[in-house]
Amino acid sequence: MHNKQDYNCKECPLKCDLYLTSIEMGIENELEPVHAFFKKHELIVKQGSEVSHAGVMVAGNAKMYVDGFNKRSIILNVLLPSNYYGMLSVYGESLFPYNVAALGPSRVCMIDIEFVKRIYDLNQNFRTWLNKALGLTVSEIMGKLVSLNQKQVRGKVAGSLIYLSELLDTNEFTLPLTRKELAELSAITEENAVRVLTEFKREGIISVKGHCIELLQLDVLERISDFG
Amino acid sequence: MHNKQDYNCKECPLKCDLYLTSIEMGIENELEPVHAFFKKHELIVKQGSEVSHAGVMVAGNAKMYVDGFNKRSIILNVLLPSNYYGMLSVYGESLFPYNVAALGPSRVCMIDIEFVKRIYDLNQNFRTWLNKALGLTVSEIMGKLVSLNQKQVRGKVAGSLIYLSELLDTNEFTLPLTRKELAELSAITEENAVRVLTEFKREGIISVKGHCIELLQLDVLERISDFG
DNA sequence: ATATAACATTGTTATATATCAACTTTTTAT
DNA sequence: ATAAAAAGTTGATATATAACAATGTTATAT
Repeated sequence: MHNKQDYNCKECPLKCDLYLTSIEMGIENELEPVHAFFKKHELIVKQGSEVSHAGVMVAGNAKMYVDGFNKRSIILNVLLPSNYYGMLSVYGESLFPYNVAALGPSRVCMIDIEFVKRIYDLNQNFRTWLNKALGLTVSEIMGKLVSLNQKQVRGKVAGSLIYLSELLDTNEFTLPLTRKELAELSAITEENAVRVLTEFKREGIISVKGHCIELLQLDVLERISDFG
Repeated sequence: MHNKQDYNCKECPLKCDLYLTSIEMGIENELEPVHAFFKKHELIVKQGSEVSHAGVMVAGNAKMYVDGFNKRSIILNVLLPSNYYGMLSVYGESLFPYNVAALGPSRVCMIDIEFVKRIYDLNQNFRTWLNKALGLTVSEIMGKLVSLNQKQVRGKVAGSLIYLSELLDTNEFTLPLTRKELAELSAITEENAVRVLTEFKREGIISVKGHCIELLQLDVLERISDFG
C-alpha cells in the first residue's frame, strides 16, 4: 500500500477513469493503489492465477497472451500506458484467462479488485465505460479468431503490422516485440515471421532496420491483410 | 407485438431471467416479446446488421457463426432453448458481430434491446447474471482461439464432439449439424471432418450411424482433444 | 414414384507451413 | 574487452491439411 504522494503521482492515468470516478463518488481516500515495477520480459500476471487486482499500465508496455500447447503462446494484444488488464474479473471470472508480461521496463498501478467491483456496481458511468471496452474486446477477439484461422502467413503478418501502427498511431515505429513475439502475435512460427518481413521489404511494402519498421505502402498491406 | 396470451406462453424460458426480473421490477406489462418461427437453415440474424433486439431460443436450436473469407465460416457455438443471443449489444456493440441461423425448425422470442438495456441498468441481479455469462463466453472464446490454432484435425474434431456431448448432456446424441457444419465448428474442411469421424469409428472411440453419434471412449477422446 | 438436389464419402494431389539445422548478428553480463 | 547468451536469418525437408475430383447415399419436392 502506498501513501498519498504515490497516489497522486502525476503520470498515473488512473486520473482518467477509476480515479476520477472515485473522486466523483467521494471515496478516493479509500483507493490504495500499489505501484509495481517490472523489467523486460518479467511476468506481471500468470494465466490461471486468482484475480486479486486489476492493473493499469503507467509506463512501458506489456503483452497479453495465452498459453498454447508445445510452448507456443498466442499474443492477444499489446498494452500501452492507460490500458487496463484484469477487468474481465469484474464480470465474474475469478482466474486470469491470460498472462501479462512486460515488454520493456514497466510501471503498473494495481488496484484491489474489490474496490473496482464496488465502483462498477455503484457508478453507472464507469460501468458503461468498462462495458463498452469489454464489448469491443469481444468483437476484436472474434475477428482474430477468423483471421488467425483463415489467413495465410503474409496476411497474418500484414495484419499484425497494421495493428501495431494503429496502436502506436504512426507508420514508422520501433517494434516493441522480438521477431518471436511478432510471430506469436500472428500465430505463426518465428522463421516464417522473419521470412515474410524480408519479403515485404524486398517488395518495397515496408522498410525494416532491426526493430525500426516503416509501413511504406499501407494500402498494399491492407489488401494483403484483408486477403487475397 | 403480441398480446398477453403470447407473452405468458408456457414454454418461454424468459420466465427464468428477463421475465422474472421484469416481474420483480413490476414492469412486466411493458415487456412486449415477439415470437418468430424459423425453418431449417434460415438466417435469424445477419452479421453486421444493426442490433434491434435480443433473442431467446424457445424451441429448436441454432448456430452462432462468423463469416470467414472464401465462404468458409466458423461456428462459435450452438444455441439450445433458453440460450440468448444479441446480449453483447448491452455492452455497447451496435452491430451483430456474428450470424445466427436455425439448425432446425425453431422458435425465437425477441425482446426490444432498449428494454433489455433498461433492465440491465436498473437491476443488479440481472446485471450480475448477464455479466457472468459474458465473462464465461470471453474465456471460452480465448480457449477456442488456442484450440483452433494449435490443435490438429483429430484434436479439433474430438473437441467438437466433447463440446456437443456436454451441451446436450449425453454421450449418445443425434448430431444437430451436417458434416460441413461439424467441420465449421472445428474450423477444418468437410472432407477432413468425415475422415476423422471414420478414423475414430474404426478405432472404436465412437460409434457413428448417420447423425447418431455415441462417444464410446470419452477418456481417449479427451486425451486426443487435449492433444496428441 | 421419380427426378433433383443436398449431403456424405473416399482417394489423389498440391501446397502452405512447421520443423530442423546451420550460421550470423546483436545484446548482455562479467 | 571478452565471453556467453539471446535474437535474428536463410535454406532444405517433412508433413498436415486443403483442394480437387469422382462417386455414393440420403433427403426433398413435384
